Amino acid sequence: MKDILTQLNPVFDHRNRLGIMSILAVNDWVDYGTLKELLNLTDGNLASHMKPLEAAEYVEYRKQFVGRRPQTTYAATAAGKTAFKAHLDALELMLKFGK
Amino acid sequence: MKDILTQLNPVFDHRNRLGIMSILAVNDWVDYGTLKELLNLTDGNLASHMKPLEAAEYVEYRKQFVGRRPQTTYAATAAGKTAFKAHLDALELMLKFGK
DNA sequence: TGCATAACTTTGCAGAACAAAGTATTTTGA
DNA sequence: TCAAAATACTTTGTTCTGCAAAGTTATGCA
Repeated sequence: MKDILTQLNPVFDHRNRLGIMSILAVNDWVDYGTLKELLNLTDGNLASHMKPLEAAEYVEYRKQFVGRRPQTTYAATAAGKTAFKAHLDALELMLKFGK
Repeated sequence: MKDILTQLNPVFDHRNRLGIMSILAVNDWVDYGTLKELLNLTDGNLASHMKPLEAAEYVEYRKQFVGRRPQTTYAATAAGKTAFKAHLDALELMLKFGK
């Protein structure tokens, strides 16, 4: 059990970050507003959750203009997808502990 | 997605509490020392995680003597098992979001 | 001219998690 | 017999998080 716990990735160890990664695991280039809406987060709150994910290079962003308004979109990197999968595997292992 | 998020139970929303419930979901009457050891927690830390679980009546305890030493053992209540399962179902739903 | 929108950053606070130390009782070992 | 250990906590104090709310910059629209 101890060794499973160490395999849980602290960066993903939060409901909102799990949510972000769940979305980005299957949808490339999701925009800021959509993420905010889906997860019911305030502007600042979403930014503060994206920061550690970006810092770990688990997500990347693209800034573009739609019409003439700026738009930021996010996608999970390959490393992000791998790390997320590893986290979920550890989670699953832990939840099945003892069975 | 929003409605899934609200189904996540805040009481379980922590790696150590997930660990505790994973153990108690399949093992009745696990003693304090074993939980502490398995989860790599300090005395005080385990106590502080058990408290909200007890308060929610998700776990119950039994105090007895083994030899002549006191021993506290814990088990998940029926309500605890149900709530935990609901939490895991919501988690799974969230992680599969978009697929 | 002024309000709106997008995407943040900054600020400040309240609550959580943690380690470490303290407590009570009993037991074991030198 | 006297000190140290074990069980199961509680208390204390600090650090870390997460959050809302407000501020910021750069357009866009009416």
